[in-house]
Amino acid sequence: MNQQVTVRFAPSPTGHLHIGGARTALFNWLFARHNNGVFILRIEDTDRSRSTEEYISHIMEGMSWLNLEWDEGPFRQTERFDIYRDYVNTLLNQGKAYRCYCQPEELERKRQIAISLGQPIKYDGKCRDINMPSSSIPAAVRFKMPKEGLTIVNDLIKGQVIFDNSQLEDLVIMRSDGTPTYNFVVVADDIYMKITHIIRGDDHLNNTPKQIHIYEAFDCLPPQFAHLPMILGHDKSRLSKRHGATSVLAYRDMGYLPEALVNYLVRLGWSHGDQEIFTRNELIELFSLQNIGKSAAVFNPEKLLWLNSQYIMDSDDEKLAEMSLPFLIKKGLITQRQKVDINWLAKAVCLLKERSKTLDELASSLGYFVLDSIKIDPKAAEKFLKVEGLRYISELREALHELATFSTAEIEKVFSAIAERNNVKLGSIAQPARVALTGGTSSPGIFELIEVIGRERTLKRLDEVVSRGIITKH
RNA sequence: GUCCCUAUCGUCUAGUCCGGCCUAGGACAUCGCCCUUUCAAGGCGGUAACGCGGGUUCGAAUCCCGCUGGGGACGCCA
Repeated sequence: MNQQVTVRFAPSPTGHLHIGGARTALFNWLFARHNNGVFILRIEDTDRSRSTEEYISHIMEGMSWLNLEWDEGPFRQTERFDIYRDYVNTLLNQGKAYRCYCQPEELERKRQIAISLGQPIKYDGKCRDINMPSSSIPAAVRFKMPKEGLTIVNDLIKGQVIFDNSQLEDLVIMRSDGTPTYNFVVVADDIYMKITHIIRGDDHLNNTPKQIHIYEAFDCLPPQFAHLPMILGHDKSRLSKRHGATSVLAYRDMGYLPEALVNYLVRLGWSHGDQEIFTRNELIELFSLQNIGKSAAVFNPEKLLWLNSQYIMDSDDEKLAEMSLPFLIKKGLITQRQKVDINWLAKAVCLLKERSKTLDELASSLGYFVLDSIKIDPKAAEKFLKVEGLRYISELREALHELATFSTAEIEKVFSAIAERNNVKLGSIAQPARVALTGGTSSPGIFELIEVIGRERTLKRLDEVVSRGIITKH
């Protein structure tokens, strides 16, 4: 039996695609690609009250942004309710499931009593053997779990895990309103879609023995299971909103590159020796379930930020320039309609990219390239735009004005000449110039900077500073 | 409470299966130095870990048992 590897990512649309979900999706995707298999997207929306269309599109948008393209789907479970109902009836007819007339309040009361007595919290099986005839009273349907014996899960990551069947309860597979529940539809769909490997968070490990019995009820062989360790927050609790941005799209909006997030996520739990940075193709080639660790990992934003800076440094200038456009607009540094010369912007990006950890940061620095007039940091002006500095700037202005070839090399010569003439260090001229041109005290190399800003804008900014300096003196 | 998973630097991890090559390697962060017109980037170096207790063995991070810590699950949620 040489079945094609088929995996699925099955989020429930009750929230955004978060970091943990994205990693589950990523590992499924990698496993599929590595094995030339099929990656299915399935929306688990059986809980109609909590599922929304908006979340469905957010999830798909997040996956698309990360370039985790799915081969089939999205399938929605709400579209398949009739099929599930037939399945439930089959089990009912075979005596593998039964109607339960217990009321939620009653069950809740029993649960509370069990907790207070320190007893296992488990359905007592009240309706299991009383064989109620079907009636018009709404009833939930429960699956008959074996009462004794062991269920063994051979997990591809965790190894052999043994469960005592006495721990298993008769779970509800169909609510009294006729809608099916998670543990049942997962199995039904995984059978129907011929899923060969279930790769999911290890919070589902305890569901696995229950699901195995449902497979058996349908006379089906369960697929292979691989339970991924969880991602934790800095305080080692489950990653949540409290830990900052957990939505994948929030990272996009903060200026992260999808490749960087993917690279970060894959190293959370998976490793290949000492290698930290992987191309997409390397990941596909090298990925294996065997190299996934067993223990939970703490999400570390600093390392993600570092990876992002690495990816930015390695990115093509023009591509980065294009990508920074939305950030420039968002920051109000350019207008929606403004035409920006991408080739020119790319030159600025080239100077900035090894100093920017995010696209957002890059766009901020791009400000002093694209803006007509800049704001000058008062502290910087205080320090560098005093009499001396302004005098050098005037000299610089004249020399740059006269300069025949406006190139980095020639600009450097201008600076050297002024420094020599005044018998001061290069920094004495470079810092005032930097403040005048960028508004602050840190920037790329001053010569390259001037070349890219261009003669016209450079002269204008130097003039502004000089005239302002004279005014403040009075 | 019951069940399940898990345990190497602050964090991600290599090493664990098949004990000696581990005076435990890499990366992020951090500290110092170098480079330098600023800020970065880069280079070099430092601090920093096998949770604890018992075994087994000539020898244990690695195998076994217990403890402790952490996480998860126990819904007519998924």
